[in-house]
Amino acid sequence: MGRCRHDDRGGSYPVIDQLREELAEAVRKSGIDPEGALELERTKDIAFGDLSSNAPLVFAKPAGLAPMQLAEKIVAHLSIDPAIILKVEIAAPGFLNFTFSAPFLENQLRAISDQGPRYGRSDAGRGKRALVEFVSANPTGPLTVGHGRGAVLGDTISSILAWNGYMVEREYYYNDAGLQIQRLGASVQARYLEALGRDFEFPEEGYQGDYIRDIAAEIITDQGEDLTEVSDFSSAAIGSIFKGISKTLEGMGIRFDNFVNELDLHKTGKNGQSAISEVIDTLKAKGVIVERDGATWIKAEALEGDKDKVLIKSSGEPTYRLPDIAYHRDKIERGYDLIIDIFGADHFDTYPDVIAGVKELGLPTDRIKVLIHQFVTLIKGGQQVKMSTRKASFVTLDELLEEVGADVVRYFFLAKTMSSPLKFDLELALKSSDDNPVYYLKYAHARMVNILKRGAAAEMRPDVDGADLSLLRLPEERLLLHLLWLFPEVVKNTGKSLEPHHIAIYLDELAKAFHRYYTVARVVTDDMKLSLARLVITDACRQTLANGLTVLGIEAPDRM
RNA sequence: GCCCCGGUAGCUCAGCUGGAUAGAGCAACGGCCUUCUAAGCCGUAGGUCAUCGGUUCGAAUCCGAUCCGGGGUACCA
Repeated sequence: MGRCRHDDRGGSYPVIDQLREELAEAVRKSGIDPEGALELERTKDIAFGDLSSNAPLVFAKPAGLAPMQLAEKIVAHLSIDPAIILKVEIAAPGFLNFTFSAPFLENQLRAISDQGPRYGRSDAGRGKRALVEFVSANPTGPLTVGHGRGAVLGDTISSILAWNGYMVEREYYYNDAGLQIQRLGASVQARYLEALGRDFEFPEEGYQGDYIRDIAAEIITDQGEDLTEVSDFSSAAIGSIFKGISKTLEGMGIRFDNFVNELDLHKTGKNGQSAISEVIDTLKAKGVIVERDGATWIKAEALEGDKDKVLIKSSGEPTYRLPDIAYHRDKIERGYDLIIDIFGADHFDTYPDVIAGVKELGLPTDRIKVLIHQFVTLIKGGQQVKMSTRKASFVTLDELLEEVGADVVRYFFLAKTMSSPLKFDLELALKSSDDNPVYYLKYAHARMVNILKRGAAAEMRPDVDGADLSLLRLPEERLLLHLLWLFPEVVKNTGKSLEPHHIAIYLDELAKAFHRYYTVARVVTDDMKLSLARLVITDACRQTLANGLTVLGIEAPDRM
């Protein structure tokens, strides 16, 4: 019987590891080597207990036994702690179902009470540093709804990693050099001249949004009427647009630790060389660079692809690949254990080249994880809105936030897998914001708080040590105990899968279980002892739901 | 053409490291407020899990083809 390494009031997940080890031992004693392929998971239905294993099914063949027979054998060899497990049942066609003991679950209530706002945190990433790069929209226009998805995902994944013990930095990288920025400057210049009643020519591939006119007007008031350099217009535009982007992000509760820009990678460092030219020199020394048609290419073999790709254009400007390689090299050299890039589906083809380039520099790329989220399709009036920053046909994130609020936007983006395209029906979101699913969670929290207030008004407060928790005997209470125990497990698993929607789904389940509990049982009654016990579980639900909402960056209101 | 993602209830989506009756929300229909907020709960109805084939004791889940939708395939980012 392995002793729990943690304070047994601490995280509940070590219990799973411990049980899995005991199960593995029983399987071994039954004559089979499980080789770590052992499954011990949450049951899909509480009717099957709290944890379940399909080991008898999986190992029936190598054991030469029928699954049910093997199950008997494994159970016979199983030595479990009765303080944790009440019973182990064999279920056809060959499952082992484990049910937690009441004292174990009651102990969870103690853990929640003790840990409070920290309940659910794990130390899986203790001592490790993670960097999450997201949004990284170039300052050529306001953030769109599409950027919003990446923003919310990045922020929440950062938060999930922090809950798993990582030291996390949120980083925003942007290109403030290159063609798009030049177009931006030229566009502003044209509007500037237009506003001053002078001759102007709007660039063919220019940015057409109204915000360009606003920026031009700003420049006239701030800097006068004599500007001529395109770069002056560019930098003024970048400054202004960035201010807007930061405001939008703040409105969603997102704050970055670092901003990194491309221009810095062009600047000469202490060794008299820029980060970018260092990369080129190193790659040249590796012999993976060719000059052709006046441009500098990286060879296909280095990219593990079939085409050479341009690093420096014949105009002398680098393509996005080169600064991106230099940027990733910098990230690795800064010593992070985990480097996460969050991109939209449109960047799908860019990152393998960048990673390959970094690898070619002789740096370890295994710590880089690239997460791609699919697009947000905006539906307006039954019609799909095509979004393009340049053509100014977009709905800004600001507009959306103003209409439905940050919490709704965050939940909407988080409740679905990032690998699936997201349809955002604008009118539906605007119209029916009252029965939006996020209100279901918020309402559950408000309801819990309200019950606790009722208790307090009757001089009853949730006190784990003073309450008789054995009075919690309803099936609805049993389900809640199961879900409360599960929360740290969900946080931990999400820390590995980096799929925040699992938390959203879990919270929905918890809220549903509580809403149901509310209708079948009254918490605050004349029965003092029962009331106290129920206040304890209500408070545990409140704490857990609040913690989950905190991870998602959604407010948990006390009343609605 | 090639690469990636998706195709599950009328709609939006979970489930996908193969397992116990395929789930939820919205929409529809029928119930539940003298009781801690009905922004809630319960019930009914709704499915060839895109199609075909394969692997397996067992496939929505894995493999191969096909069809449909989205994204990419630049000396744009």
